Amino acid sequence: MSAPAAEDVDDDLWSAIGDPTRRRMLDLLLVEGDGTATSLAQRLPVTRQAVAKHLGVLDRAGLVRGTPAGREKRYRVDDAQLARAVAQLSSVGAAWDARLRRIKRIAEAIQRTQQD
Amino acid sequence: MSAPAAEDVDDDLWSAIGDPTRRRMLDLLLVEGDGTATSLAQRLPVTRQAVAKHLGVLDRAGLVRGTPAGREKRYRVDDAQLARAVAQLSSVGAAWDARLRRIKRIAEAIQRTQQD
DNA sequence: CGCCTCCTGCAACCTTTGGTTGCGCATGAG
DNA sequence: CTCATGCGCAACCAAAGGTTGCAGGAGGCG
Repeated sequence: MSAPAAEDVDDDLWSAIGDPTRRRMLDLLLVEGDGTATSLAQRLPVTRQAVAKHLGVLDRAGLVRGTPAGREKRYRVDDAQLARAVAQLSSVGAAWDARLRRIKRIAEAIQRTQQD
Repeated sequence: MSAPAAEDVDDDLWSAIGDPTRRRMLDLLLVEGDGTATSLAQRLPVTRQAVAKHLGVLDRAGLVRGTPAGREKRYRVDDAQLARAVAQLSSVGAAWDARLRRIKRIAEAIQRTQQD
């Protein structure tokens, strides 16, 4: 018990997916299979350079991998690492959910004792 | 299908729980029931002022509520709003998970056709 | 009451990070 | 060969997380 998920979190991974722009980039890469800084920037409200920086962050976090292809550099999601990230999300969510439920149970118990 | 969960996300809520210090604060508040800026700062690696700022952010996001009690101000978690945040976490996680599974299915299908 | 202590709030400042513009360079297309 | 397209690097800006320092209000106690 007492898996304090929020303390086990890989902060690099979490902060990588914590940014809204990076989340949308991951979404796009998942949907389209792959993409370049330029192609992603076209469907995002930021410049190509901003996207490139984010790709660097995601790359260092291991969430994407880029391979040079001629004059462009195509990035694609690393499935395993994204799966790890998803696991951390649900881990934190489950921990909080469990604590909320516990609090609710206690509150109900108190109500019961007061009604006696 | 194609529910692009990452776009439905309430960015204020998400960015509130995106910060590691704020996540640990929520954890502490959940475990201990309530707390003040000073009491939280004692078990966190940051100063009281930093904690106070974070409490401000969490308050504006609706995740905590603070009530003055004499010379101190006690904060406690808003269960409903945290439940909403948990829902968003699992929503994004589920969306990515679904896409990962879909990719895996497609990959397997391709393998099968190639084996034929 | 008067003093002292503790907790809070406000302000100035530093550093990191997400974002921009501008430029130079390489590589594929005509 | 020439041109344009895509990339990387550098300078710069604003917002956010964090720190120190200081002034003020509520409680405890002689």
